[in-house]
Amino acid sequence: MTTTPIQPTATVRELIRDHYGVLTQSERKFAQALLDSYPAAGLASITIVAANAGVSTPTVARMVQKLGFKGYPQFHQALLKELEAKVSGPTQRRANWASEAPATHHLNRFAQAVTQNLEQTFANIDSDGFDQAARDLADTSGRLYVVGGRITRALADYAFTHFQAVRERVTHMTASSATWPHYLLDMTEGDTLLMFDIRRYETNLLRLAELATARGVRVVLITDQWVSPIADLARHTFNCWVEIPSAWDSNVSTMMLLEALIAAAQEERWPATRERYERLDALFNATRLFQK
Amino acid sequence: MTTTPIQPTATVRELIRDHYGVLTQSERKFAQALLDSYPAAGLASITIVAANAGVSTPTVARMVQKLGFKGYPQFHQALLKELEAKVSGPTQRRANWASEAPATHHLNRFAQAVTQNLEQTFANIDSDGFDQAARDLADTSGRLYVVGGRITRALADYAFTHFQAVRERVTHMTASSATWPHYLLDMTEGDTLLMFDIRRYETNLLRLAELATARGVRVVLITDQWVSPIADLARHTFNCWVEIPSAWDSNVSTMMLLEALIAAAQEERWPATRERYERLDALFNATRLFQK
DNA sequence: ATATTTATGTCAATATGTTTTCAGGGCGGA
DNA sequence: TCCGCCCTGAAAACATATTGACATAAATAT
Repeated sequence: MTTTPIQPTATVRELIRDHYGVLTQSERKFAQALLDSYPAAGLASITIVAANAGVSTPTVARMVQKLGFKGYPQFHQALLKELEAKVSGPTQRRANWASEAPATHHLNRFAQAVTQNLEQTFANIDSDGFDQAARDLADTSGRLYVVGGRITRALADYAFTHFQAVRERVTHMTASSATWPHYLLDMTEGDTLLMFDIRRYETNLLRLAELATARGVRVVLITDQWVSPIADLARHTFNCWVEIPSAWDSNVSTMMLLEALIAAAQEERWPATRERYERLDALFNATRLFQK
Repeated sequence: MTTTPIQPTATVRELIRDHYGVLTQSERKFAQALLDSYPAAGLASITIVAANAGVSTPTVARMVQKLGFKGYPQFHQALLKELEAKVSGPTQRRANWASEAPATHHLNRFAQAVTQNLEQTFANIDSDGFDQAARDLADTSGRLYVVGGRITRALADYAFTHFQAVRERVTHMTASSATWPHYLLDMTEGDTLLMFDIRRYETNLLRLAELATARGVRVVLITDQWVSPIADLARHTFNCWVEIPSAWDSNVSTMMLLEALIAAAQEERWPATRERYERLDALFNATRLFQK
């Protein structure tokens, strides 16, 4: 009997090596097959795994017990855990930011939540869709309208300020929905509407999206992880993870996505934008002279 | 109406995103749970996985069929394949943001810059100063004024919206400096002024800071890594790292810091804030009734 | 307010996966 | 060559996972 006090952290690979001496011929055959394409060869059901290695199921079952597992399911789990750890490795390292604040400080919990949100948000961006959306936002053959909700109004404003520097023909639709019909009146096919809709989703915005798409306007939607109903109408939808330990939702990830889109749109029409920036700068300098 | 010809290479994550519209409420619940700890939350048996997400097994089964899998086992397999591919794929993906975007894609460079900015910003926060600033911002014995510059106006607006929910006596000083004297008129000792000043620093804001501090107002300054001249006058200064690969500065870290401050201020006066939130909510519901 | 549709969970059946039992067979030793 | 041990896989027994049918609950429209 093998009284092998294996550390709980031992990998299956190590377990096999340590127990290789007590394995029988066909058990070794399976062990080799597993090590050959590790850990893929151990991830399916015992039946399949055994067949692939050219041995019988009882052989596998007996072997994993020799390795110290109660049964095949436990062995299977162990392999999965290893695989997972391998993938999630670097992420966890970054979770603890370098700061003198104690780990329990509000700031740390906050930072961790924000990091997660950014990761999730980023992982859910479809890069092709992103590129297309950037192209739509940069397309000056049509107008660009920007609109936000109660909270996201500020983001829409930010978007407006920057897009105005990137391109001409940009309009910020103010939050007061009473004035929206005026804008709608002039919307035509080829125009783009950048919308922000974070929960709690606003009926006004949905109506606006309906009317705009009916007029052939392309909608680019920035929403949260629970997805605004506008998504059904939008040409491009981006989901931002927004949960933080507080009574309201974070817009850090929203901001990141927005800035990424602005940056991409800027790149899209670089020579023109560069010229705009220079002219804008000159104008600011002129204004500054007045103030002095 | 799911005639969605998904490429065979689509990840489960993408499948979820693409089919999110047709998912029901509890299916979404499971989808979120899966995305939350992806792909770990999908690797066990359907029974366990469903229980962890707080839904029934048929819900999960129905969902994976909506995603285009024949049954749960196929879904399970697909997740495994992904995980495997990730491990065996390009060794040590440096960027380690889990995204399908190629490493050279704009998005990846952007994400990396933002991450660095957040780290730097966070590392430079003095947690005691942070706590004090939060207390100042939450102190309702004086008024709270918020002001920003040309670009940061949007952030000031965001701050205003949230602080208004947290406490009473908040004022957003609009960007037009012509109106500032009116506000200055009423500022007294014990008031707090939250200022945003990112390069290029605005002379207007410096003048405002001078006049305000002369009246005994506490200034909380949010600036960039190169530090606005207002810092000399401010009681608390926070530096945000803002450089990204673009012609302008990023405000993602600024946003994070701002939100952290709001969250801390909220905590500072929790019972009162909670009551405010509830009243605000009730008011919104009342408004919503009008719209229907 | 009521009817209809849709979504959800409980339960049962079916299928699949896992373990145990057991008989045949290879191999070394006498 | 024969005996006995242990290895091995077939197949049965068992456990668990998966799916489908149905009833109830929720949402929506009338």
